[in-house]
Amino acid sequence: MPRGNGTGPPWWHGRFRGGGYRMTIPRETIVNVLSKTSKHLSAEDVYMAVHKIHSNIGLTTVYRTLELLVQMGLVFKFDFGDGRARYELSEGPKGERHHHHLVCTSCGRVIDYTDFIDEEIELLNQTEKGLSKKYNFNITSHLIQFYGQCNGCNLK
Amino acid sequence: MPRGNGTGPPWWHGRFRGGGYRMTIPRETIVNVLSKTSKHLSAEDVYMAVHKIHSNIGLTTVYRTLELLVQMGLVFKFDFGDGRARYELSEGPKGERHHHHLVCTSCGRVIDYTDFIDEEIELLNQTEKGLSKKYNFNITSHLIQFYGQCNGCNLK
DNA sequence: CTTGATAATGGAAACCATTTTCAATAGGAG
DNA sequence: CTCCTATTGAAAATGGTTTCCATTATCAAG
Ligand SMILES: [Mn+2]
Ligand SMILES: [Mn+2]
Ligand SMILES: [Zn+2]
Ligand SMILES: [Zn+2]
Repeated sequence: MPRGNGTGPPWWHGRFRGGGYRMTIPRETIVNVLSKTSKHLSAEDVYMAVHKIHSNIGLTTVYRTLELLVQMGLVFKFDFGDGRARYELSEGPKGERHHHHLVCTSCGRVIDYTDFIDEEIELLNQTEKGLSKKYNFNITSHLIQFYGQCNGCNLK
Repeated sequence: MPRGNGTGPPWWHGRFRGGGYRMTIPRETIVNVLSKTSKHLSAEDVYMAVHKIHSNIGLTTVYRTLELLVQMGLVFKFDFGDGRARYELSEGPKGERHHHHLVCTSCGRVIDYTDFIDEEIELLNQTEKGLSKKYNFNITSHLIQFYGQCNGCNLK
């Protein structure tokens, strides 16, 4: 029978099952950790958070699961230049959450932004179309990051 | 006396001396290697090319020099997702050669493009201005890469 | 609810690009 | 030409990520 409260299985279960993957405690826990933060976590970060919940989950599994999630398109993997990969849930139940980044080269802070994406999308589409034709290149995604000094690092 | 032929000291000598750095064989050789290619070389690539000319130059020095060149602004350092940094001369005697990249996720090919940069610059400036104000963020540079399948990987 | 095939896991070891160490070398000002 | 010290190169260390492989757990089938 369906549960009395409104708590059905998390929306991402279907994504795993649909892909032919098993639903496991580590996977469940890792996605949960990612879905509860807006930060850009490293594999180690995820491991530590996950470890508080199930101390037996290994770092290897965290790496494997994150890679799987990236493959599935559920997670974005970024390199902000600090020598370790950063991971972030790519979508919620509602859909994609594509965005770009401001990276502070002083303190390493990373700011998500979607504000100016409308104007950007304009040029992006134009550019992608032009480049596709010019180089006969099938564009599937893009990476846009701005570097500089953040609020806190500016004034001082 | 100045040399009889038109071969003065390479234009980048001044950049080193001006920065208070010594002009050495390894540095000379490394910049030469970079200036003779339009490819995106890894440290290992540079090392191998340099090794053919002066077999005594070490990989460590290649890393150190590339880092110095990046610091000096003479070289761009990129991450195309293959686990190693890629380097490329940022300017010639004439000036900057800033550009963006198309990265083939199938074969790893990287295409430079400057063609559509005019339209891009428009939005880029707009976006940078908007973001700067909105987040009080001092933008100094940006990274733009498009991913997809190249010419060769497309048709097949 | 069992069972069984096999997908998934976790600890340890391996990988591998990059960095650090440190004694030897060489650039270039004086 | 000399001397100070920036620079170099070999070897070892680092540190994030992968690989190995024996053990465990998922879940379709009965
Ligand atoms: Mn983000
Ligand atoms: Mn390039
Ligand atoms: Zn900052
Ligand atoms: Zn290709």
